[in-house]
This record gives sequence, structure tokens and C-alpha cells, in this order.
Amino acid sequence: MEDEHLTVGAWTKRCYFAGRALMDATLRPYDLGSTQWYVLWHLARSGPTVQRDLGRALELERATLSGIIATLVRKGLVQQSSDGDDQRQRLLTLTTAGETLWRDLPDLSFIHQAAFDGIAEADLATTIRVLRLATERLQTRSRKA
Amino acid sequence: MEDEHLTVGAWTKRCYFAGRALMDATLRPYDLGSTQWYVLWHLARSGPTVQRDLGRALELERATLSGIIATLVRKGLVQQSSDGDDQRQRLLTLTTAGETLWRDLPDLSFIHQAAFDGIAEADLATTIRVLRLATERLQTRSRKA
DNA sequence: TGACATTCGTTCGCTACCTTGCGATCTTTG
DNA sequence: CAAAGATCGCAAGGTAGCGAACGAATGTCA
Repeated sequence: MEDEHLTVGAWTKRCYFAGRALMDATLRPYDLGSTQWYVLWHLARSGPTVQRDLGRALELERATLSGIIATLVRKGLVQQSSDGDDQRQRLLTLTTAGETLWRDLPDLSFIHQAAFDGIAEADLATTIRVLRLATERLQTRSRKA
Repeated sequence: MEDEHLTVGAWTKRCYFAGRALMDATLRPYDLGSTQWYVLWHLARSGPTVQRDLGRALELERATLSGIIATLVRKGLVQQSSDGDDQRQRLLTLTTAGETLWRDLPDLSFIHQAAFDGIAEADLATTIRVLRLATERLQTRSRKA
């Protein structure tokens, strides 16, 4: 956290929150959080999805996703029905209101472009490689301990 | 979020949370969160600090810091007193218990090492440069909008 | 000096992340 | 088949982040 001398770790935090802030600000008029947007995005692209699979796709803990889905159901954007096959599972579907809202939502790709456009491909590739390696190492270490 | 094809943005999130998870797991036996640790770290290094300055140093919103300080005060690790000079400001000081706990805390530098040791300096520099540039662009964009 | 603006910390309400523990429901196995 | 184990979703409780609104203290300036 020392000024002008920040570590890679500190920059990943800053960058993550800066992107999130812009995303949240863009979605605020629609009363949507960033993770809620990802849920709609996935359902709009991939169609009805079992909650467990959605959790895996978005890398969210069951408990976290549970709350987010509850919020979206309360807003009437997503419908949660029990799948006939396995009574433990819940099938998630966009409601008509959800589909309508999704169509009205602005395109968020400008965020990624604002952040990374014009940066050399090689540098982006290096960044991804470093972050992926670091992430894998950290996760391995977490699992062991 | 699409596997095997993740964007830089997705990796910054993953990496940030992986590091945080390891930090949280290490601090759990001491009943301390990662941001609480940063507060103690700053107070131990820099001595008594005005709350406003601490917020700037750690880049936390006043509202966020307010809650974290309240938690640390409740735990008896930090003392919050009104500075005589400006009656609006609060001066933060480590209590004796806080100093004792700080001495008992394990060294966390192994986390950074686990993540980044052995990676070429040039690659780390590139990563920092990319993340810093992206962060600055995103923040500029947020301020304008 | 008096009116207005700014700053500092708090509180409230929200998103989103986690762990733990629970009940219900499969699945596997003795 | 029954018992044991695994999995799914939920609820509760904790940490950490945000914006908005507020009171008290302080600055500013006509």
C-alpha cells in the first residue's frame, strides 16, 4: 500500500475495484449489481441453467449465489423452479421482465476497451500469464494449508 | 468468465481473491480480517494516525474505514480519541493489547513470495505497468461520468 | 460578524464475498 | 433394503466495499 511503490498484489486490487466501480456506476440506473448482471448475461446467452452449474460457471460459492438469485427472484427478473429430474436442483430461467430488461441494458464492453485498448498484445499476454500463474500458486497453497 | 479464454479483467479478480483468501485463512486464528490487518500494520509502522490520513493511505472510503475502526475498537486493539487540534478528527492509536497482538502475528510476506517468486522481473514490471495504466484509465472514466 | 461551504466521522442501506451448519434429496454400498 | 455418504440449496453471521444523508466542527468571504 506504500505510495509510488505498490506491489503487483496491490495493483490487482486497485484495478479490480476500478473496473467494478465503473460497472456498478453504469448499472446503477437499472438497479443492478455487477454480479447480478453476470447472472443475467449467462442466462441470456446459455438459456435456462441449473443453479449448481451457474455457480460453477461464475465461480461463486453456493451460499453467495443463493443470495444473489434470491434478489433477482424478488425483483422478478429470474424464475427459480425445481427441476423434475433431481429434486435438489433448481432450474433458473429469465422471466419475460428479465428478458426485456436485458435487451434495454447498455453494452458494457466499453469498460474493457477503456481499460485495455491500445496496449500491446504481447504485454496483455504477459499480464495474463503472470496473473494466472500467481493465482494457481495461491490456490494450491490455500488448498494445502 | 468463459473458461480457458478469460480476459485480463477476469484474471485480476481471480488473483485478487486468491491472495485475499490466503491472507484471510492465515489471519483467521487471530480473529482478524485482511483490512483490519492493514490498519494494524500501518499504526505499528507509522504510529498514531488521524483517521482521515489512514483512509487516504489505505485508499478506503470514510464509510468503510469507519466500520473497520469500530470493529477494532470493539476488540480493544485500537483506541480512538479526539485530537485537540481539530475537534472533527479522530486520532487512532494501538492499545497495549493491539501492540501485543501485532507482535504475535505471523509474517505474511510468504503470500507475496508464493505468488510471484521466480517470475522474471521484466514480466512483473510489465504486469504492473499494464495494471496501473488500466486502473488510471478506469478511474478517469469513472470521474468523468 | 453572519451566511454559506467544506470537511470529518457516523449511520443506514445495499452488494457481494466467505464459512458453518442445516435439512432435503440423491447415490453408493454393505 | 437400509445405512452411510455426498450434493444441493438455504439461513445465519462475519468481513469488506460502496453511496447518500446527517450533525458537528471548521473555513471562507462578502
